[in-house]
Amino acid sequence: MNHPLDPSVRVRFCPSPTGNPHVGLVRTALFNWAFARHNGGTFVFRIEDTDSARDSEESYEALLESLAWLGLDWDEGPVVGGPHAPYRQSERLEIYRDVARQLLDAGLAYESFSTPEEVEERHVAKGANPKLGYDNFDRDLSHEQRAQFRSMGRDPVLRLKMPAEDLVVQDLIRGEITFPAGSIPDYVIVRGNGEPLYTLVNPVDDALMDITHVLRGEDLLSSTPRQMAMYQALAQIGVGSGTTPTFGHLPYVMGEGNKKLSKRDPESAIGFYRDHGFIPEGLLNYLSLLGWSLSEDRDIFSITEMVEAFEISRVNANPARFDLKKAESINSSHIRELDPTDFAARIQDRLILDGVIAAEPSSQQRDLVTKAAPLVQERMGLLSEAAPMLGFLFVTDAEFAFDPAPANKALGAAAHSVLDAAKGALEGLTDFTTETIEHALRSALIEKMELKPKTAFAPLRVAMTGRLISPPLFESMELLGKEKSLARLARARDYQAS
RNA sequence: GCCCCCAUCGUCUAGUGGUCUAGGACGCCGCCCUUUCAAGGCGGUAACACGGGUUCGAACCCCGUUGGGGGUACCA
Repeated sequence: MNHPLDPSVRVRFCPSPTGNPHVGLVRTALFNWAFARHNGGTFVFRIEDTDSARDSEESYEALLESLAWLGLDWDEGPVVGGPHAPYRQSERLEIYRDVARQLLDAGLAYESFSTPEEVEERHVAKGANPKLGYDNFDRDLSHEQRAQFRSMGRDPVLRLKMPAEDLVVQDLIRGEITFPAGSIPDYVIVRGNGEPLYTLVNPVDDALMDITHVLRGEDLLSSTPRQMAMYQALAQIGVGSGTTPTFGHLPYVMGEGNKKLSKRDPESAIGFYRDHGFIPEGLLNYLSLLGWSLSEDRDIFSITEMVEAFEISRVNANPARFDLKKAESINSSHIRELDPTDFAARIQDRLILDGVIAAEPSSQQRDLVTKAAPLVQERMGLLSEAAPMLGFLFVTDAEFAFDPAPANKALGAAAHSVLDAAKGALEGLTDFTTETIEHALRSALIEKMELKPKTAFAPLRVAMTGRLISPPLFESMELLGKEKSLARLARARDYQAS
């Protein structure tokens, strides 16, 4: 690290556990994490599960799993704990109740009994647009009026009094943003049933956890003035350090077309990319490119390089579209850069996952994976391509089958002479290696029969692998071994087009 | 309605008043290499939304328009 550090930096990632973790969310986590690591600060992970109706334990688990898979480690939060524990808001309800009480006692918040219908009626009565929003009506309710509402069995919500001045946000990414006084009505911080809302809980925890920088999605930009008002109120009652964090609003991650990547789209879920065959290195690299760039002419880099160079002020303000093609391309670059041993291990796990080899591979299978891995490392964009690419090595002769399309194309009657000549050339080989195989085949097919390489080798490729696309031919034959190679040659000779 | 954000190739972006006849990457299209597919090499395609200012000079600054997005919830 050769840039100035700021260990006082404390950022947080605070998702609500609803649904599957999606790419936008993970990108937000990544930028927070990178910002913390770049500055040598602290990355806090907090779970905002105050909406009991929508939150789920599965979603919470998925969140932990996703971050772990990507290697985004947190310094404080669930599992690891920390000085501000607990980090799940469902376990902090007492704190919020207490703060709400103080806000009310200090006159910074008030009880509000108006129903949405009543608010609308008042707007209509004044000849105003009924959709104008809350009108701060209950601010000035007298003791008697409140008592009367209560006697009617109505439970009030708690609203924060918005200040009369303009609220100015100094956004790290967008610059100065001014929200005119009076444009935001007093908003609800505690439900009628006593449950605290995000609008209370989020700033309270940020204050209590000494968060210095709030980096979050653009969708929360318009709630920022409300939060700033809350910070001012919290400062007045002595909750937290009294300073308002600095905000930075990250651009959206959009899906295809012009729509925001919806939680319902399968390709919005981070798990989709893992299943699809992305490696964390590749996905992380691609995600970091959504709103940020390392330099003018490089877009393949490691997470370490990203952390070193990450400047929040260089984050773009405009929304980015997720482009699967480019993501895959970047992923292939990272696959190619993997250490061969590491790559072989990942391929093995993937082959197990895809049912190509047993969960406890035999030493023979392991050996084959190790030898085959280098043949495919630079021709794979996704780990999931391992099964179709290498499957031919692991099937028994009985299981082996030709793909009809390439087989019909390459194993017809015209191929018989090639297959026969190959058989003749290989049968006598005592030393069955890539070199001897290539030599024997070239001299028999290319030189003696004067075939074009393409014509000569396509049938053999299909014979060995069942496909037209495969690892290099001679290497594949060596891995298969003489016996199996000859057996497959014979099978190919007998192939009847279907 | 009101408030706020955004605007460079199809996509991600570089660009912070002259070095821009706008750079890189993905994609796409050629060609080369080649035992297939990749990888690699070479070349090509393609953008400053529009209109006004400011300035000797604007992709960059200001205003407006248009277009997109968000908020205006007892969701987050």
